[in-house]
Amino acid sequence: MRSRGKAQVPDKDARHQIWRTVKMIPIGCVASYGQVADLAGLPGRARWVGRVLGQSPASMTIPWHRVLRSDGRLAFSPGSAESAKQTGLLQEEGVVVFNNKVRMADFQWRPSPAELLFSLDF
DNA sequence: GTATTGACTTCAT
DNA sequence: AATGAAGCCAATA
Repeated sequence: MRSRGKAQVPDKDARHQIWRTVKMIPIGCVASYGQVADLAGLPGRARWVGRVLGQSPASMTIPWHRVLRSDGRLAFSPGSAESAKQTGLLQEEGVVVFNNKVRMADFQWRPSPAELLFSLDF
Protein backbone atom coordinates (compact mmCIF):
# COMPACT_ATOMS: atom_id res chain seq x y z
CA MET A 1 0.00 0.00 0.00
CA ARG A 2 1.01 3.52 -0.68
CA SER A 3 0.60 5.31 2.63
CA ARG A 4 1.31 8.66 1.00
CA GLY A 5 -1.87 8.90 -1.00
CA LYS A 6 -1.26 12.43 -2.29
CA ALA A 7 -0.35 11.67 -5.87
CA GLN A 8 -3.21 10.04 -7.71
CA VAL A 9 -1.06 9.84 -10.81
CA PRO A 10 2.70 9.33 -10.52
CA ASP A 11 4.55 12.35 -11.88
CA LYS A 12 6.43 10.15 -14.28
CA ASP A 13 3.20 9.05 -15.95
CA ALA A 14 1.79 12.57 -15.72
CA ARG A 15 4.74 13.96 -17.67
CA HIS A 16 4.24 11.30 -20.29
CA GLN A 17 0.59 12.30 -20.58
CA ILE A 18 1.58 15.93 -21.07
CA TRP A 19 4.06 15.10 -23.82
CA ARG A 20 1.56 12.86 -25.53
CA THR A 21 -1.09 15.57 -25.43
CA VAL A 22 1.18 18.31 -26.77
CA LYS A 23 2.28 16.06 -29.60
CA MET A 24 -1.27 15.75 -30.86
CA ILE A 25 -1.73 19.50 -31.36
CA PRO A 26 -2.02 19.81 -35.16
CA ILE A 27 0.31 21.95 -37.23
CA GLY A 28 -1.08 25.45 -37.57
CA CYS A 29 -2.99 25.23 -34.29
CA VAL A 30 -2.25 26.27 -30.72
CA ALA A 31 -3.48 25.24 -27.28
CA SER A 32 -3.32 26.83 -23.86
CA TYR A 33 -1.40 25.39 -20.92
CA GLY A 34 -4.67 24.83 -19.11
CA GLN A 35 -6.15 23.09 -22.12
CA VAL A 36 -3.20 20.72 -22.31
CA ALA A 37 -3.45 20.04 -18.60
CA ASP A 38 -7.13 19.20 -18.89
CA LEU A 39 -6.69 16.95 -21.91
CA ALA A 40 -3.83 15.20 -20.15
CA GLY A 41 -6.14 14.43 -17.25
CA LEU A 42 -4.39 16.92 -14.96
CA PRO A 43 -6.91 19.70 -14.27
CA GLY A 44 -5.54 22.66 -12.34
CA ARG A 45 -1.95 21.97 -13.28
CA ALA A 46 -1.44 24.48 -16.07
CA ARG A 47 1.69 25.84 -14.40
CA TRP A 48 3.11 22.37 -14.16
CA VAL A 49 2.65 21.90 -17.89
CA GLY A 50 4.89 24.90 -18.49
CA ARG A 51 7.47 23.53 -16.09
CA VAL A 52 7.49 20.11 -17.71
CA LEU A 53 7.86 21.59 -21.19
CA GLY A 54 10.69 23.81 -20.01
CA GLN A 55 12.55 20.90 -18.49
CA SER A 56 11.92 18.54 -21.37
CA PRO A 57 15.14 17.59 -23.14
CA ALA A 58 15.60 19.03 -26.63
CA SER A 59 15.68 15.48 -27.93
CA MET A 60 11.98 15.14 -27.15
CA THR A 61 11.07 16.95 -30.39
CA ILE A 62 7.68 17.96 -29.06
CA PRO A 63 5.87 21.01 -30.49
CA TRP A 64 6.19 23.05 -27.32
CA HIS A 65 5.82 26.24 -29.34
CA ARG A 66 2.13 25.48 -29.96
CA VAL A 67 1.37 25.98 -26.26
CA LEU A 68 0.56 29.49 -25.02
CA ARG A 69 -1.43 31.28 -22.35
CA SER A 70 -5.20 31.13 -22.29
CA ASP A 71 -5.55 34.63 -23.73
CA GLY A 72 -3.27 33.84 -26.67
CA ARG A 73 -0.18 35.64 -25.40
CA LEU A 74 3.12 33.79 -25.53
CA ALA A 75 4.37 32.79 -22.10
CA PHE A 76 7.65 34.66 -22.66
CA SER A 77 8.21 38.39 -22.46
CA PRO A 78 7.99 40.30 -25.73
CA GLY A 79 11.42 40.75 -27.25
CA SER A 80 12.98 37.87 -25.35
CA ALA A 81 14.99 35.32 -27.28
CA GLU A 82 12.55 32.54 -26.42
CA SER A 83 9.60 34.64 -27.53
CA ALA A 84 11.28 35.35 -30.85
CA LYS A 85 12.05 31.68 -31.39
CA GLN A 86 8.52 30.61 -30.57
CA THR A 87 7.10 33.29 -32.84
CA GLY A 88 9.31 32.11 -35.69
CA LEU A 89 8.27 28.47 -35.27
CA LEU A 90 4.60 29.43 -35.23
CA GLN A 91 4.89 31.68 -38.27
CA GLU A 92 6.51 28.80 -40.16
CA GLU A 93 3.32 26.84 -39.57
CA GLY A 94 1.08 29.64 -40.69
CA VAL A 95 0.08 30.85 -37.26
CA VAL A 96 -0.10 34.63 -37.18
CA VAL A 97 1.63 36.16 -34.17
CA PHE A 98 1.11 39.88 -33.59
CA ASN A 99 2.50 41.80 -30.62
CA ASN A 100 3.54 38.59 -28.91
CA LYS A 101 0.08 37.05 -29.15
CA VAL A 102 -2.15 34.87 -31.28
CA ARG A 103 -5.85 35.23 -32.09
CA MET A 104 -7.20 32.24 -30.20
CA ALA A 105 -10.53 32.51 -32.01
CA ASP A 106 -8.67 31.75 -35.22
CA PHE A 107 -5.98 29.27 -34.22
CA GLN A 108 -6.93 27.48 -31.00
CA TRP A 109 -7.03 23.72 -31.42
CA ARG A 110 -10.51 22.23 -31.04
CA PRO A 111 -10.06 18.48 -30.65
CA SER A 112 -12.60 16.33 -32.43
CA PRO A 113 -14.51 13.76 -30.36
CA ALA A 114 -12.24 11.11 -31.84
CA GLU A 115 -9.18 13.01 -30.64
CA LEU A 116 -10.74 13.41 -27.21
CA LEU A 117 -11.25 9.68 -27.02
CA PHE A 118 -7.69 9.09 -28.11
CA SER A 119 -6.44 11.37 -25.33
CA LEU A 120 -8.02 9.11 -22.74
CA ASP A 121 -5.71 6.74 -20.98
CA PHE A 122 -7.09 3.22 -21.20
C1' DG B 1 8.84 21.92 8.52
C1' DT B 2 7.79 26.92 5.98
C1' DA B 3 8.72 30.31 2.19
C1' DT B 4 9.37 31.44 -2.43
C1' DT B 5 9.05 30.82 -7.32
C1' DG B 6 7.01 30.07 -11.85
C1' DA B 7 6.62 28.76 -19.86
C1' DC B 8 -0.82 29.61 -15.46
C1' DT B 9 -5.99 31.18 -15.06
C1' DT B 10 -9.75 33.93 -13.64
C1' DC B 11 -11.89 37.81 -11.91
C1' DA B 12 -11.96 42.63 -10.59
C1' DT B 13 -10.41 47.16 -11.21
C1' DA C 1 -6.13 47.34 -23.13
C1' DA C 2 -3.43 47.09 -18.89
C1' DT C 3 -2.78 45.86 -14.16
C1' DG C 4 -3.30 43.63 -9.77
C1' DA C 5 -5.10 40.16 -6.51
C1' DA C 6 -6.28 35.63 -5.49
C1' DG C 7 -6.27 30.83 -6.43
C1' DC C 8 -3.72 27.24 -8.04
C1' DC C 9 0.04 23.20 -7.72
C1' DA C 10 4.68 21.13 -7.99
C1' DA C 11 9.50 22.23 -7.53
C1' DT C 12 13.07 24.53 -5.11
C1' DA C 13 15.42 26.97 -1.37
